[in-house]
Amino acid sequence: MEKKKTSPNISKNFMNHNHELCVESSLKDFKQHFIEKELKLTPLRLKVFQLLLKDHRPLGAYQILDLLRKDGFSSTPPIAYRVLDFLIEHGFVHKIKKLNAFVACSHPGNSHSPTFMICRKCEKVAEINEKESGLKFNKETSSEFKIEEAIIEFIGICKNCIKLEVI
Amino acid sequence: MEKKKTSPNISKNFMNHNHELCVESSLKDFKQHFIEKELKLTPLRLKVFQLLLKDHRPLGAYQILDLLRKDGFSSTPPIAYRVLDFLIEHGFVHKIKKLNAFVACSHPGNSHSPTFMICRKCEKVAEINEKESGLKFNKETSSEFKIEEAIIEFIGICKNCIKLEVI
DNA sequence: TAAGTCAATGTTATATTATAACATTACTAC
DNA sequence: GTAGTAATGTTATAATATAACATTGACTTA
Ligand SMILES: [Zn+2]
Ligand SMILES: [Zn+2]
Ligand SMILES: [Zn+2]
Ligand SMILES: [Zn+2]
Repeated sequence: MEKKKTSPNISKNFMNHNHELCVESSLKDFKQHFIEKELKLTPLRLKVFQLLLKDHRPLGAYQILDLLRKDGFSSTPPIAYRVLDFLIEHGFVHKIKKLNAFVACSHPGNSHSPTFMICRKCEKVAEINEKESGLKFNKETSSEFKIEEAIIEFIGICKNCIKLEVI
Repeated sequence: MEKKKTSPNISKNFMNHNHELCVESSLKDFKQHFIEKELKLTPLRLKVFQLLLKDHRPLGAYQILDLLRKDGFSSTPPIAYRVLDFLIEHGFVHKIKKLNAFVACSHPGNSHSPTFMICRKCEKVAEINEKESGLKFNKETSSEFKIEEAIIEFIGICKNCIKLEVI
């Protein structure tokens, strides 16, 4: 049986989609990158990543701690922040500055400067890569300033929530 | 005596420039907008804005409070946050999410989604408008998501700090 | 296997950033 | 002058994040 290779869709996270498949695929990538990079996949790291995969909504550090507590993990602030730092450093998680919250990366394993779309209504987030976003800034600017990191977050309303508003 | 009208320069804030003129001009604009919009220019609002004009470096709320204290103003947190909220709401100040800090707006009076360049070495910040930044994102993306607000911050190293590093 | 080492996690305490809720002041309008 | 209102003052606390040190457990190596 051949797997369907769907083209990347900016709106996927906001719309109905096969989220089980979505999680499964992310998790597989996640584990694969740990193997390739010879990182240690501990229960805590796996658990935090799984929490972040739940529904494309970012989680705050203290929300994560609450969920860890329920699952019998230790749950003092450094636990969450350390694991998040690790996952961010290795490109598995991003922080959404607008929300002081964290999301699982959609293109894990590669360090990159992602662009986020944040729906203020359903609170879901989609990460889009440079090609999809079509974001460009002019050459002159680059010569004036050597960019090392970019924070790009668009806040607005998603296709699905627009549709619901119209009804 | 005729005033020189310099064209907007992305790097100005990072380089040597006539900062006295820079402050004077910003302050004049600031006051003018209060008159035009019939806002109340209180000593506190003026003071906070002046603090933010000092040297193109963002200030945290608690730094502002320390400076207010030194000048005999009340200095409990809500004082700073309320004035900052007011100044942000009316487009005189922006918050830099990367730094949890605040800067005076370079194009005050108009609500807009600015782009920031943040030098990690000298810690100065420059705001550039949409025309200067050359930032564009493709139409397809826009139809997928209705953008209402954009957070765009580039972190890197400025022209002046690059120069100093090379020496 | 015993001792050493190191990364990961656990724990306590505290720093930093931000807001809620209510009190007072001072200007305006009637 | 009294009432209404915007601004500021005050107290308390919420929310987010880090510092510093202790313990564990896996792996090394002698
Ligand atoms: Zn999904
Ligand atoms: Zn939505
Ligand atoms: Zn200047
Ligand atoms: Zn610099």
